[in-house]
Amino acid sequence: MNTQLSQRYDASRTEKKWYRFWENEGLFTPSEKSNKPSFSIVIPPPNVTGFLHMGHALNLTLQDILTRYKRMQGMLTLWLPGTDHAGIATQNVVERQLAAEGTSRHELGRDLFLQRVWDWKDTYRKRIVNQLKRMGASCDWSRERFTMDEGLSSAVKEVFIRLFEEGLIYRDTYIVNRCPRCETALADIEVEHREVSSFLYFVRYPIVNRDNRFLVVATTRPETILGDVALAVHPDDERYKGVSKSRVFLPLLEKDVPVITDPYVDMEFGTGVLKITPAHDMFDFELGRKHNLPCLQVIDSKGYMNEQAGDCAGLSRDECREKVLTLLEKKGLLEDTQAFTHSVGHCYRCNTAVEPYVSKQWFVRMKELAAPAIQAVEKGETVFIPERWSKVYYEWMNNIRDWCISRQIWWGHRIPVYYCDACGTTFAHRGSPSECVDCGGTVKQDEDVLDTWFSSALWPFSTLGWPENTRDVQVFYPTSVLVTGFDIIFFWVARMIMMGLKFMGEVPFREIYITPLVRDEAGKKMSKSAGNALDPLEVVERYGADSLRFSLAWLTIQGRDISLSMNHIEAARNFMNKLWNASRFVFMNLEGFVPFPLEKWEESYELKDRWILSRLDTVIHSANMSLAGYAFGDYVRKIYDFVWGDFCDWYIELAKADLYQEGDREKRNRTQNVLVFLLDRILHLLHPVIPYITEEIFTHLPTRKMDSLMVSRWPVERVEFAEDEDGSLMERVQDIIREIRFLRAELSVSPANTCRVNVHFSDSLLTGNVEIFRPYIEQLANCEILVNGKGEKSGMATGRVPGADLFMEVEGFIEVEKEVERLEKKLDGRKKDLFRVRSRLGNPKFLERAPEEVIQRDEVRSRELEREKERLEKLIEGIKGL
RNA sequence: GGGCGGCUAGUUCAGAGGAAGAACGCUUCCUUGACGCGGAAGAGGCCACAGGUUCGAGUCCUGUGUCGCCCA
Repeated sequence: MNTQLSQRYDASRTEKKWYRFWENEGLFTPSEKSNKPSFSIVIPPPNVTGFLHMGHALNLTLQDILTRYKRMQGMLTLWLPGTDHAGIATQNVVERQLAAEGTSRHELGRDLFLQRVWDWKDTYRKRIVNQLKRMGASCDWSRERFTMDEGLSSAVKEVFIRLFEEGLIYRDTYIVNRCPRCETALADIEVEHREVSSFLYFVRYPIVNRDNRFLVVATTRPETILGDVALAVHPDDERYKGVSKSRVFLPLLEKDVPVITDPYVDMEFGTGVLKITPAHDMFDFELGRKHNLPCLQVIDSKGYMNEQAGDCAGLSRDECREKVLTLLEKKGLLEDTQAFTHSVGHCYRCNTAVEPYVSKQWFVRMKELAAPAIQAVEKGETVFIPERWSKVYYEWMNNIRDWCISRQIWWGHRIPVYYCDACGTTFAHRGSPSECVDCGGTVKQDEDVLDTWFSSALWPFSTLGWPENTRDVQVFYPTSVLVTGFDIIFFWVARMIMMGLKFMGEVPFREIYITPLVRDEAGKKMSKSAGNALDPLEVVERYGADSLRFSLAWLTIQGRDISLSMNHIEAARNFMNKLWNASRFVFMNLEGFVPFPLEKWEESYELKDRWILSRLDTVIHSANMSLAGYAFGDYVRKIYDFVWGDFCDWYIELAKADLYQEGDREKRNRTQNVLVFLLDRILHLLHPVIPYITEEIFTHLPTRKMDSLMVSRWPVERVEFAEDEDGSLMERVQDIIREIRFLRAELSVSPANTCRVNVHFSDSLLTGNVEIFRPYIEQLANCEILVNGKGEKSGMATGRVPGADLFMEVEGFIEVEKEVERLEKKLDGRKKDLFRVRSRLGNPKFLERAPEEVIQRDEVRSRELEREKERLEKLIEGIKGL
């Protein structure tokens, strides 16, 4: 075995090699026979429309950390991957492709078009899978699913038919949001409201039989005047008491409509008079139904004015608006125009302004499904993390409206409902019937397809093989946790909970971890159109997947969005370099290494060994705590600090003395064993977040027992290394070393020179252990220590840390002014601290009510500060006297 | 209009009742045999504002401001 590492870590070569290895060895697939406790995650299936973005990268990283962590803990672990057909979005991209070729889906026809979409899907599915693999995702590819594959399609049919038969799915003529560009109905939540600056037009409606009297209506959509069927005022509105029973002429049309009263009219808005266009406004539609008003459509399904619009027929919505305004102006019926900002619905897939549209659609009755789903979260059967997202969930669930699930597109699950030409029967069917179940007449299947989210809602069980009662369903449902973004709590999370409860009788996941949103360094949401998106794959190419994963996990803090910049990725890359080189150091110094179980050496451990092993124990503990609470940033930070700070900066530096000295072979081998052990533990702890580099270094470990780090066991805390007084002793020693280094730097002692330092200890912990730590100080501060040597004398540089006074002999002279300035600044700080502590201790209420230990700590500190203050004052006097 | 979240070092962010922290950037020094993608030392903060609770408040409460998101 090659125990040496190359000088520099080559991420791209290593990463490809290891992914192939894991996959070929089948390590991602949970063992069939095991009866260990299970841990399962289903991936939020990426759309097959395109590429993975940074949000996906974050999501994947976090899921993979959890999956790898649980796998190392010995659980039967499944991360199930797959992709989503994304009906409207995918149909759009393929249609765009066709348009570029000068053709269209209508020219191709339904079957040929669908073939094109399937081709697209194959290409992009592969691309996405490869991207997932580059990121290091340890998904079980043998279970990969697609929302329109055979199994999932049969799950969709099964669910549709059961709900249909229970009357929870119904068909109705209703006003829905329609995207005129995508030419399909949308669900309410698929409409994004955005502020648009526009105008409020004040239009005069002549009152019938009252010459030159008008009712004035303020509207943002004058083109819909053509579809008005009434005006409405509030019954209590004094201004309009006299006209509430009269009729008005529609401006521009030879047609009169009634004025009605309704308490829902907002008296404050505009003039307090509302025009009612039931066919083209959600609110008006409800009002129209309530008052039995006709529903007159003037805009067609593509956003153009229809024959009902008279002279305006054939115009687009915008053209019609212009024309209407011109005519109104000409007739003196446009009283005023005011600038006005209001919110307009846009299609979440193509950003076109949606058009409310009356049509026959399929709906799911939601109240009944929502009730148990609300309860499940209330009872804690499934838990949102961070908890506050449950409020968002409740808010929506408590005000839920029926879900429009039919889409007038071709790409998706075709609605399994058939209509008989002969007898008019409508029936749902699992197969593909050619004749009517009642009369045997010819049948036609519904032309529409289902909302994509209908199939996504079944994802946690359809992917496991439902409606078959498979072993996977038994073992892995409910899944352990769902990792997703807050933007799809309504679209996806809530619906999965409802469907899971309805069809499985249990929530689909125990916990829901809501990830932050990835923003750029300026805090802007990353998006392709804004041009601020970092392409994860590009980052992977340049820095390696480990660096990207590490920086994303590093930044993941609960309850806040994260800003990712190249700085973070570089910092992560630097850490990889550090880890690589620390490992290299260990491997370079294993000459004569005899592996021993650590216990064997216990009695010969010295301070630094016990200290680092106890630090390790703390880190293992905190890694477990952090991961249990989805505190990914904490998990990464704590280990980072341990590796870079404790392990590299202190332990390795101290270990050098043992390794480089030829004399004591026993001591050297002990230190080698500690180093190897620590490195091994570090690799384990880091593997979930940076799987590639840790796996690569792991192969070089002389003590490794497994072929792959990925499947070796997660470290266990060892109580025998729990922190004791070694910890505080080591901290004191570090303080002394830092202070001497500081004095050296201040006084410009060349690093090449050894200096002499008198130390007076005033702490039993220190005085009792001088001979143990004296070499540490001499080595790391490059000095020679005289314990309780001749006291202070003028001209010596002095320092003080808790428990020790330091006097450094300086050759040559001290720059008096600089030194005085330094000391006075320090004195100032001490005086301030002292004042604060003293005033606290002088407060009788503090002494009465504060806990004993706080008071004691303050008393000790007060004495320390007092002595320090006096010392500094004396010192300054002395130097000034020089 | 209702709700949620942020406001801490130049920048990006941790910290959630008892001496203000990290990373990056900045200053000074270092070709010390793992690493300059490095090492050592350092400068830099009325923790948005105003009240309150408390012996004690970045931390808890109530307002205000401001930025961002969600819903209507």
